[in-house]
Amino acid sequence: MTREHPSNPVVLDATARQVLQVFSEKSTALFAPEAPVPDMDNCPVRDVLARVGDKWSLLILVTLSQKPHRFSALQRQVGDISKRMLTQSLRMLERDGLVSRQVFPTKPPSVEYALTALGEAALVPVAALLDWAAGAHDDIRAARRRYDAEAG
Amino acid sequence: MTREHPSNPVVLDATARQVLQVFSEKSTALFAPEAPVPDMDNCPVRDVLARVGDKWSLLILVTLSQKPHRFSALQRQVGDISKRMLTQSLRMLERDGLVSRQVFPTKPPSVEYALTALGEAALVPVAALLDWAAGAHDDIRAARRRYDAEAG
DNA sequence: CCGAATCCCAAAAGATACTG
DNA sequence: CAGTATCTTTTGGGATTCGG
Repeated sequence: MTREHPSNPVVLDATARQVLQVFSEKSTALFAPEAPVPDMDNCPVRDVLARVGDKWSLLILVTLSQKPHRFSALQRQVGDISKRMLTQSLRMLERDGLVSRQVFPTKPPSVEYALTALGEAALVPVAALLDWAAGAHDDIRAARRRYDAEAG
Repeated sequence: MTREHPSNPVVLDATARQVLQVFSEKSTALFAPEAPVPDMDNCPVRDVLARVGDKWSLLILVTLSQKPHRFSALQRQVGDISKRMLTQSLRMLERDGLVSRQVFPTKPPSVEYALTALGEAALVPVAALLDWAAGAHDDIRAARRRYDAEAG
C-alpha cells in the first residue's frame, strides 16, 4: 500500500480555518500587556471542543437526547460517573446553554435536566463526527498496527 | 426569551448512538475479571475524540492542511506549543495514520510532516463541527452571561 | 434526593537542558 | 534541525463528608 502525497488542495472552508486560528490563544496572549483574562470566552472552538473532549459531557448530552432525566437517573444511566463529576459537567453544560435545569420543589426535591434547542443542535455535527469515526475506525486500527509493528 | 422544552425526538442516528455507548468503557470494565487492556483500541469514538479533544492535534491538522511542514516550521506556525508536546502529538497522529512523517537524511537532517488521505478526510466532519461552533458562539456567550448574572 | 465542600492522588503538560 | 530526558507545575477526577 504505497501511499502518495494527497494533493487535494482544500479541506476546510474559510470559516473553519479562520475559526481555528482563534483556537490558539497565542496571539492575544502575546499582545495583551497584562493578560486580563485568558479569554476562553472569545474562542468558540475552545468552548465547544472543551465539552466534546472531556470525558462525560458527550455521554450526558446523548443520554439527555433520548429524554429528560433526573439527577440520579442520569447518574445510573451514565453508569460510572461520580456525583461530583456529574454535577460539575451539568453545570458547565447548563452555563453554556446546552442543558436546562428545572427544579421541582417537591419533598424530597427533584431536578430535571433536559437538552435545550441549542444542545440538540450541537449534537448534529457531533453525530456526523462520530459517524466518521465509526467508519474510519478500521483504517485507524490498521495504521496503528503498522506503526507499532515496525517501530516497537 | 422563554424557552420551551425542545421536543424533537431524535437527533442522533442509530450508528452514532451505538457508537457512543461504546464511548463509556464501564461495561467492559465491569465484565473483565482482570481487565487486560482497557481496550482503547476497540472504541472508535474514544480514539477520535481523544485527538479532537486535546489541545494541539486539531491545530496541527489544520496547519498541515495548508501545506506540509517541517518540525520547526510547524512549531513556529502553531506558536506556543512546546517541542515536547509537538513531538508527542505528531507521534499519535502518525500512529493513527492521519499524518505522515518523511525523513530527509540531509545534514542537518530535516523531517517533513504532511496529512495523509485519512487525515484530510478527518477534517471534513471536524470542519462541520467548527462551523457550528462558530455559529453557536454568540448563543453560548449569551447563555453564559445570563447564567453568571443570575447566580454569581 | 440533590448537591456543595474538602482532600488527595494520578495523569497531563510546560520549562529546561542535553544529544545525534 | 529534530528531537529526547528529566523535573516541576497544573489539572482532572475519585472518595468522602456534610448540608438543605
